[in-house]
Amino acid sequence: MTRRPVVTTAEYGACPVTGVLRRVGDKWSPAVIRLLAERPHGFNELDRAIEGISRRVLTRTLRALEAEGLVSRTPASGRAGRVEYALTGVGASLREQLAALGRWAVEHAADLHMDPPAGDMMQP
Amino acid sequence: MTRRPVVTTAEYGACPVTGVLRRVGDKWSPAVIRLLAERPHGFNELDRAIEGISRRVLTRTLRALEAEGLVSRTPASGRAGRVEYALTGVGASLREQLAALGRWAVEHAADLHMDPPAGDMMQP
DNA sequence: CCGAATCCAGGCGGATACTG
DNA sequence: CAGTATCCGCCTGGATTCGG
Repeated sequence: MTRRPVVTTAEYGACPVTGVLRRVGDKWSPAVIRLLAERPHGFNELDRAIEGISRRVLTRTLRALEAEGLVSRTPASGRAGRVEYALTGVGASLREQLAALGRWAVEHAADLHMDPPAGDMMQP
Repeated sequence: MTRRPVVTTAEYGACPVTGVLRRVGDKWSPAVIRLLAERPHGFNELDRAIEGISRRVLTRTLRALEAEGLVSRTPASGRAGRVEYALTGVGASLREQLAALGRWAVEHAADLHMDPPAGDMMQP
């Protein structure tokens, strides 16, 4: 009986920053969000665009983003078997925040012991 | 020989957002950063303030933040065995960004399927 | 007071193959 | 086209114990 060894969502809720960071701070969510910010994408379209991701992980990432309300999943009305992923309103809003964070990261790259990025992805 | 199964820092560097999120998006970094933003803290002081963290993880978190240049570690000149952790310039700068993200999270809490936080930690 | 050492569980991410 | 089904390694985070 170790009191409460697990950290619940409510506890994360006490620090909103931790909450959102734990949700979109995984390996591929930023890439997905960035792509969907350009325009809606299909599944395999995302799979091809995000080099290195596996379909399994892409599925999980999309499902998670969908559950959080950041991404919408709509089986296209035209062709059968076609699904379209897009950012929701909140998703687009969050993308702005992440872009701001990206700008900050680029500015302070030198102080951060992070390699200066060869190409900038978040500045369209 | 699976090509390069690991994602290097340089690859993350292609997306600055992913880079910074992967670094401060771990379980406890936001809490540490927030506390150090108030004032410098000692080790056990942090340990006591952050309910639920283990000393081992606190150590690792601090070392990581230190390696990234966000936190400074200075053995205090007064008492022996006393160490003081504080935010660096970049650390304080990042904290502002995270605070902004926190404000965003609180604003859009309803749309995010995140529990509305009972208390707000990031708004002093 | 500030850690390091050891051990351990769970989850994330990945490789591969198969399906409607 | 859009996923599922297995299987697996690694890394994060936690419990506990020991030391300067």
